[in-house]
Amino acid sequence: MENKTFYITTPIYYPSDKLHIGHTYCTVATDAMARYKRLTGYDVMFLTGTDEHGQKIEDKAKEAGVTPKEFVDRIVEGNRGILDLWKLMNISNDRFIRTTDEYHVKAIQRIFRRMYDKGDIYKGTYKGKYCKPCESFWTESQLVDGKCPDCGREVQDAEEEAYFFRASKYAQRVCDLLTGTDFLQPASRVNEMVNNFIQCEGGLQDLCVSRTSFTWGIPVDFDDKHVVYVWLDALFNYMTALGLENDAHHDLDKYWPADVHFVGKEIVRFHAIYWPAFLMSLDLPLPKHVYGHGWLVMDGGKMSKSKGNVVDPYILAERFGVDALRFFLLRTFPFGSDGNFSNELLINTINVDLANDLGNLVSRSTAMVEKYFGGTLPKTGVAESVDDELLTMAKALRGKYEAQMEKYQFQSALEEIFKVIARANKYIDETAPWVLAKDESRRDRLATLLFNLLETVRICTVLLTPFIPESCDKIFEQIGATACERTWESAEVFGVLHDGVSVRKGDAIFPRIDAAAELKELEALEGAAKNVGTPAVELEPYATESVDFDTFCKSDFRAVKVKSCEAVKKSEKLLRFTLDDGSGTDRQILSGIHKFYEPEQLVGKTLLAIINLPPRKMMGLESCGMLISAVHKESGEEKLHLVMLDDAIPAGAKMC
RNA sequence: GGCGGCAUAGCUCAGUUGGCUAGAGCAUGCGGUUCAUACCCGCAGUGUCCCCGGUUCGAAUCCAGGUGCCGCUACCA
Repeated sequence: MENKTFYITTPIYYPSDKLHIGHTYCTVATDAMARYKRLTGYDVMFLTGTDEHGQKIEDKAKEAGVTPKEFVDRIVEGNRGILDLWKLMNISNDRFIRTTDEYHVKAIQRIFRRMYDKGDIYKGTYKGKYCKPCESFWTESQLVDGKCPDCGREVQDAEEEAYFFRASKYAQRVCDLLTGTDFLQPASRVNEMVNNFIQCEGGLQDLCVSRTSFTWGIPVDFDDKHVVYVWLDALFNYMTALGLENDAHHDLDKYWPADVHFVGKEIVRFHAIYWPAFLMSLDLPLPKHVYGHGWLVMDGGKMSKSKGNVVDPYILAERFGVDALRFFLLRTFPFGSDGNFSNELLINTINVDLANDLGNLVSRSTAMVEKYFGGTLPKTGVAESVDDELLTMAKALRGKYEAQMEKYQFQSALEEIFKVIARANKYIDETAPWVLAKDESRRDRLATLLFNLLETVRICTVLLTPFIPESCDKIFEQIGATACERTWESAEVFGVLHDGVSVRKGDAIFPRIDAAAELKELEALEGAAKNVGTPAVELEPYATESVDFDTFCKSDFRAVKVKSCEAVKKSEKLLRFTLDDGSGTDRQILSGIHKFYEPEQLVGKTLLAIINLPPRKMMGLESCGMLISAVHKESGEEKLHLVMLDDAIPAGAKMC
């Protein structure tokens, strides 16, 4: 009989930078699930990979002075790159896809063409409508009575063409999928998607699926000015990796549809709306589930480079051990919602659960078998009522664990295991084997209770295998479990360990960590890594194209004095300036710099502005020109300074 | 601004469709034990369940409003 199959994926990560603990979290969770399914007898396909196209990578490569491919190669395949990280973390993926892989590129081109031939991708115009006098693009929804919202004049189709995916056609089916099935989990994410994107004003908009503004992408093979939008490119990885529209792989029939895509909550939108819609367009089966997991946050905020709170998984894994890190991530946080990461919590969890409870249980159990029986334990079977509770719990454990694992509740599954481990520690106290050991007539009873301990450890270890595989092998070694005593089937039976099992107490599997000392060192290490990772001062790339003198001269730069300045209501970033430009009439300019300046501090300042840009409306207010600022990055954080002129310069003085 | 989510002990989190005196682990204090990795076992506390109304015999849970935090989205020429 053919095995049941299970296909699970991580998102394909965007290699514009090194991966952090958040990516590791998702991949470790997927790995645990994949290993669990293998343990229970499934034929598993576990896919991960990288999403390598797009503007950001093109820009980053340019900054670094290398080609985009060279840039991503270094991050993916380079020293301590993504492949190295997954190897270090003991990730058991069966396949790794890069969207720059030749077979994927070709497949995407064919898929794009199929959707085009079907009429679900059509050629349109990017921002919809163009108002010539205002030189502005508008989308349909921005138009007022079909006319330019600025000047009320007729608009025409924009010149910039693009391909669109007819998402609107599938809106109802996607909506039914989200609201009528358990496709998207946890269910709390359903409302967010439906209200935000489907039942919103204007309904689900068609999605622009090509770009002409950059070139680092998969070319549309029948219109090579265009590259395929990264999300269309990226989402299909889940199927091209199995052989959709290519000959590199041949597993589509076997594994598709996917059982679950694990994704971060920030990309739920693409997986829950556009991905099903794309598949509907091609009449392909939909994945069974999309699970949007939470984030690891630090002090309530998302991890980001600019906040300087990115945690490097390399440092943690090398310091505390891969399994300790894997365990911590899945034991501490509920998978569906955000979790608060801290080094203290990490060390504490390792010490308490792994060192004190599990590690020490293995250690004391094997030590007693060595001490009292020379390492070889006879199977005697002198039961007492004090054994009952432990045995009952150990027998029931697999069922409870399975129920949680099937819901992806890793935290709860581990909780169940550790309840049994705690019970075993208590059992030692209750039975006091060191007292029995002094009484030669109780030798058989002593053997039985030690056997019970080894059995309990064995069952727990089988179930821990998906989480901490290497450590479990060591524990099996120490308690003398043979191959058939490490199986899923053996985990629901108490008493399978063979007669005369020989234990071998080895080194501590999870050494205790000196928290105070370790925290100090970690802080120093992470500080150092941060400084290496991001240069103190980062500048915008220098222009390679030259501008001709005449064009430059058309720009009218003037000194302007700030008469008043206020925050624009309902806007986070905009400041509204009333400026004296020397003309006698006030000039209004809006600038998105509230993050950097409070309005009060700018009144009376002499600034630099370009005043002959076409006026533009923002948040309903007109902006006539632009204030000039100096921008750079400092330790990864964006900095902005308005150019301030000497107050002796009169308003309206021309810069040339 | 629009949409959504979250708020429970000092910390990390459980609390099914309303139902005992609101829980667990960690941390803290006290006691026990010596097989073990200064570990393990027992006992002891502590709560404005964010605030304010409402529905109900009964609300941490349901409803309306508010506050705070977070995300998506728009805007940031």
